Amino acid sequence: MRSPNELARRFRSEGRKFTPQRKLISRLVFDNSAHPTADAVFAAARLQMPMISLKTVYQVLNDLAEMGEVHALDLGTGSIRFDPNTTDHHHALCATCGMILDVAVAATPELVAGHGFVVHDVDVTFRGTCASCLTGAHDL
Amino acid sequence: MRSPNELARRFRSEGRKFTPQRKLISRLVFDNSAHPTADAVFAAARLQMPMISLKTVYQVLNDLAEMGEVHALDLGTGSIRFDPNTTDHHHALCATCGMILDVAVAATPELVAGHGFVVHDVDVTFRGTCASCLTGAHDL
DNA sequence: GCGCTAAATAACAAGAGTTGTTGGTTGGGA
DNA sequence: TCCCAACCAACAACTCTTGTTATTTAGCGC
Repeated sequence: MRSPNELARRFRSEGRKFTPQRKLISRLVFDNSAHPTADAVFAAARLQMPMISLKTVYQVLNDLAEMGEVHALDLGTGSIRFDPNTTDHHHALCATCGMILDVAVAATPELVAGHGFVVHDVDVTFRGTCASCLTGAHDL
Repeated sequence: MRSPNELARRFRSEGRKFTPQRKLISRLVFDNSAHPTADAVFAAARLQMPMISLKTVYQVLNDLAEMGEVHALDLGTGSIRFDPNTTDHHHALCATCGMILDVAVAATPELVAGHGFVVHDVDVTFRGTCASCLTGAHDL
């Protein structure tokens, strides 16, 4: 989902408006593979649209995430990063400089090492729904 | 590392003091396998020590994490959870109720399903040091 | 036991990141 | 073109966590 027209249609098909702010922010995040924070997007957006507010940036990024156009990542760095790569993949986070590397789903620490990255830890989180919530046991 | 004496020695061996607050908080977190937040530990601690401050709870939990006695988990729920299980394992997080399940390192979505847990997503994060930081390329 | 000193504590304030509120503005279907 | 819901900027507020500081205290040497 990339071209301005496609994007405009995508927004409108969900009853959302395609404003200049949305166009700018979308372009900035789609063209940035460094997994920027909301604040980084804000800084970039400001250069071209000085009056834009941080709230608007958050709003648009959350809308894009809701629409499935970007992924919101919380890697424990203190702020959420936004990833235009919505294909299934994992991440390698440098504890020193904060750089984030996209890695294939089948990656192992050994494969990640192929990028010159030394892995100290691997965090795996399964997200879903537990047995109690599935059966409605909480309501009993 | 469980008995009060062992714990006291552990603290003292690092030049830390073993205060009543530290004893209480340690006991509360070691006896709680539900991965409590700092606030949850605070609430429990208050019942037995009404004047204890939230800052102290954070301080002690961070100290315990530094000593390797507990693990600090950030699963993107908005607050850090503390895990007395320091063996190598992963986690399953229920998106509905927030419950956290410990799962074996070799677990796959199929194995997690054995607990009645329906997995929607698997997040994998490799933590370590990138090539640039290893070679000091940033300093060039 | 006793006193000393560094560590820990409680109270308070503040910091970062994110979201709520509001009143005026605007995109875009009719 | 008109109109209304969606949007925007400005501002305040919220949550989680950490910094500051004056006071207290654990635990060492004696």
